[in-house]
Amino acid sequence: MGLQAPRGTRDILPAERVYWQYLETIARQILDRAAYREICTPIFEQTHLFERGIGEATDIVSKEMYTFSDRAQRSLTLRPEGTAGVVRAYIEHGLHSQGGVQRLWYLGPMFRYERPQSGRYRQFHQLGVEVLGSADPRADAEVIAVALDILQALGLKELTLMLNSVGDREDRSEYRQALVDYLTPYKADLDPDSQERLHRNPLRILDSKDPRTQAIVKEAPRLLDYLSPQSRHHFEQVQSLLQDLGIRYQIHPALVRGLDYYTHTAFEFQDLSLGNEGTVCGGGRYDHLVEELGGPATPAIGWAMGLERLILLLRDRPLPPRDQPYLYMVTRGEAAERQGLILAQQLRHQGYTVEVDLSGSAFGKQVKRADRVGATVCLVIGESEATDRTVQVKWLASGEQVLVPQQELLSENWRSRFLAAS
RNA sequence: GCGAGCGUAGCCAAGUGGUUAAGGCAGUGGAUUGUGGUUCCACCAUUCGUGGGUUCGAGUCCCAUCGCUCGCCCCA
Repeated sequence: MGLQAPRGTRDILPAERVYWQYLETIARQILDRAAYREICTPIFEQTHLFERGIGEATDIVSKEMYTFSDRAQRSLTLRPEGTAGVVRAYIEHGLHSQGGVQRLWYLGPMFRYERPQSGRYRQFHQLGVEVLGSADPRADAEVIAVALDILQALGLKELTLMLNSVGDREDRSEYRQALVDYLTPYKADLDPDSQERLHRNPLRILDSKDPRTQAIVKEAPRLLDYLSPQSRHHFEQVQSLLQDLGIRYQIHPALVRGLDYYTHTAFEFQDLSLGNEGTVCGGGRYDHLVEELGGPATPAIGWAMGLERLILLLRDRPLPPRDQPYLYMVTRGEAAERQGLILAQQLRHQGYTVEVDLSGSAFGKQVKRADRVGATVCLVIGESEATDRTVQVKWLASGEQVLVPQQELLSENWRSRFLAAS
């Protein structure tokens, strides 16, 4: 084999791309209705942005980034997630000065150097939203509701919403100390990864799947017990609003997300049918990130969805059928070929999809191809049609065929006739 | 980064040391030079991911390397 796509990357071929287009169409519609506006930020940023934003101790920053130097020796990094870039743009362009709340969404490739697995790639795609400028629990409920709308519109059924509060910075540092104090005597019994994390990033130990660690963690102090009255109130408000919206959730006290910037609300949507890589959307509140990156103090919340995983679930299902006629132009002979090309162009200007057969092969072969590409109607121009400027309209489903003047096809009443059975 | 399994055509594959690498799908051409989804015929891998080694002989054994899959880790 010669050249191949780099490890962890892949081509999305036309047959799969239609599912991506479907997903994007649905998501766009829902986001638009909720008044979110699209933003695009660069695929690479200064390395520093991610180090500061995501946290140097996180796995993402410490071992999964695609970092390189450009020709002027600037350290750049392919973005491993979307939030840092959006926040940077928010600050850089003074979006806060537009007043009010900014509701933004983005869609694009992200890059993490990880071991590829099903539903997990080194170049993968995320759809995400960020709501900047509101500390109101209604913002938390809203972003969760929008995520759920998208997932449900895509037809996901076995969804579970996991909810937690990681408190504010003060709550967390107090809890962190309590957790370290509790775990230190057991250090030797923890799995190696967790021992490593004990001082670097102890909250993540709660997530460990190692059975012995789990047993120890089970008796550990709970983060929810360390929430300040304000944090607790916010969390209760969010829950109450979710109930108002009829959104079911499970409190998951060990849910600690892998990025340092989260505060208060943390959540994940999981789809049980995906097994291990079942998290299909994850997010939370990050009330200090804007300030930490040099902007004005701005509370914010957001989430991201892993699109490869959604596509995995979508591909089992049939897509809605094409609602526009697909016309296939079959010609034979020079005059007919010329007329076919012109008529095809005119029909495209009317809004139809028209494919012109360029093979010059026998009518039979061309009609066969029309059938194979799923055309609804075959337009046939041969020598005799070319002479009197007519065209044979052949419905592929029924096989019926009528002879009409070429220009007649441009009239509006043909629009529905193309789609009719005959 | 760790553990395990696997790479034969566009796809699914048989082959497990003996001369010319089954078969199916898809594709191309023809039967049928003015009409498709059926049928029939022909063509379609100088080579088994790549490189090296063992052997009289390697798709088959060994080593390396690249890639894929599953689990851990991590995350969306």
